[in-house]
Amino acid sequence: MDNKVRVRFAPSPTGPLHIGGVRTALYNYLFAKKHGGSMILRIEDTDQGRFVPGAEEYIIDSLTWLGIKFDEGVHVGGPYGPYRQSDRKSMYMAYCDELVNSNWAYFAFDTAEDLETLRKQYEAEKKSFQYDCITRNNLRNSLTLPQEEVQKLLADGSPYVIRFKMPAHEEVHINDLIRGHVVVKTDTLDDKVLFKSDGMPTYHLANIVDDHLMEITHVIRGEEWLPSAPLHVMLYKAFGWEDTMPKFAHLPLLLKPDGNGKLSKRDGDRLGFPVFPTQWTDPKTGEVSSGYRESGYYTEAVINILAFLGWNPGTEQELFSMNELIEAFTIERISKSGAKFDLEKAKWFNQQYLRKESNEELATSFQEILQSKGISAEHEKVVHIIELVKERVNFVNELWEQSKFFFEAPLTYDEQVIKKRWKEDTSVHLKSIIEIINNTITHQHEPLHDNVVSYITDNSLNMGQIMNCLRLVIVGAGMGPDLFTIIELIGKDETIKRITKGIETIKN
RNA sequence: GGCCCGUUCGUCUAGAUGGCCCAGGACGCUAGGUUUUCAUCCUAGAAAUCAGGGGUUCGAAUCCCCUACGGGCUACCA
Repeated sequence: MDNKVRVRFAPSPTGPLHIGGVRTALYNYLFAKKHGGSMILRIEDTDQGRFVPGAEEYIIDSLTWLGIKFDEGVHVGGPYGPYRQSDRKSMYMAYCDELVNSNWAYFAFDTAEDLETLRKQYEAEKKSFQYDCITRNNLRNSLTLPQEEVQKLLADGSPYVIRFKMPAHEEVHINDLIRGHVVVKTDTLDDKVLFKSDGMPTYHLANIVDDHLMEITHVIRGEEWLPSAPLHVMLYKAFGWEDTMPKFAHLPLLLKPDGNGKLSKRDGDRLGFPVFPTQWTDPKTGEVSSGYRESGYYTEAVINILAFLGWNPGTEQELFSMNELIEAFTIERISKSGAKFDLEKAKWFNQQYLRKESNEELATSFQEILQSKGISAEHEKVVHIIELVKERVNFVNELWEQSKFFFEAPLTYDEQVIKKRWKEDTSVHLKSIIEIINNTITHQHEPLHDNVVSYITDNSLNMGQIMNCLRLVIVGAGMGPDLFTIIELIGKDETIKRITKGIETIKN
């Protein structure tokens, strides 16, 4: 590449971005930064019918949250603006005219209904209709109609579209950075609409014009665009822009983990994991779809997870910061086949990043959760609790479940533990332990530990049985960190209260 | 149907120019150890006849062909 690398992420504001789109943005970003190039955000809103209010803001906000930054774009401006296709509307017609004048495109007056009935007819004969180099000769367009009639129709303001005149008997060669050499015969391609009757260009036209004008050097996009890549290459040829045509890289798709097919926005929360980076509320239905941010994922984890869905560094390193990804990223190492999202692995990634957090940082995050529950706890104590339960969670919002017994007495007792360990004499021994606690200092856990253990061994009791029952009445379940540390933290009075209540509640 | 892309453990994948691969790692799973418990942690293990079939070759996951299967596209949507 002689010139500076310039890539673009070009979503349509038809709803929230899903993680497949986020990954496309990420790969573009990594590639741009790796080469010291520019990352551009262009909004492709040429379909007025599918426009969803708030979607553009959502896209910007969620990518900002993830740390994917743009050098140019709708929200930051730049020398190649405007960056929203609806704002560039006036410039496309001239390019389309150029194509018509050079005989690369033509006016077509067939109505949508005409074509629809035609499709049905073909279907009835088990054939499929295509507006192409064969059929265009029998349809209502500037290639078949007399000149005067075309002029008249245009002058009358009859609705029309402009179609690309796909040449016959040619081969289009695409050198995809990921897939290698792909050849397609133009005879199999159809005459795509470039300009719609509503005065807007279609994706194909706007995309090529904008990429050219914005001097895009690499088009990195999803594999769903591969079938239209030949058209795009032909458009560059038609415009005479072959010399500066960007290089293409078509990314493998992100697949649904269950069954088949590519992951879509419609998959929502059906699959048990968010498909959107941040929470999204549908402006029409009010339906809320969960996001990674709200589910408690760290941005670093989401980036790391997404980076590894379709790419890997070829080493055994799995944890990568954004900067390390930029350093290691190469298009050559992107895989060709689709990837399924793995929830378990995603959790593991999050856990890895959670463990990198300091107890202080985690305590601060946890304080928010505590406050929302109306619990105020001194910071030092929370830091200590974090230290004790940090290794047991994958997400900050799992902290409460693992530590609630530090803040409130159990309301229920695990049936399994009762069944397995609670014996007839348990209450008697727990009462003795209350006495021991009463007579021991509890602001340190060692003395109490020693005294209770002595009691158990002196009476030839079963260690597991007594300890588990003691844990049961204090914690409510057979889980948690060292029991004596818990007692030390909740204090003598609270401990005795819980044991007493436990004995009464469980009995036999 | 047509066109195009793909196919290594359940999942993500390693595997430049064919031999070091009877295929490696990670997640998950199983077992054992540690622990008063659960989790963590440690150790071990199961798990892909490299989609199948033909070639080429002394030798193929790696090259070629065919088949199957999966996927994408096939709109005046992107």
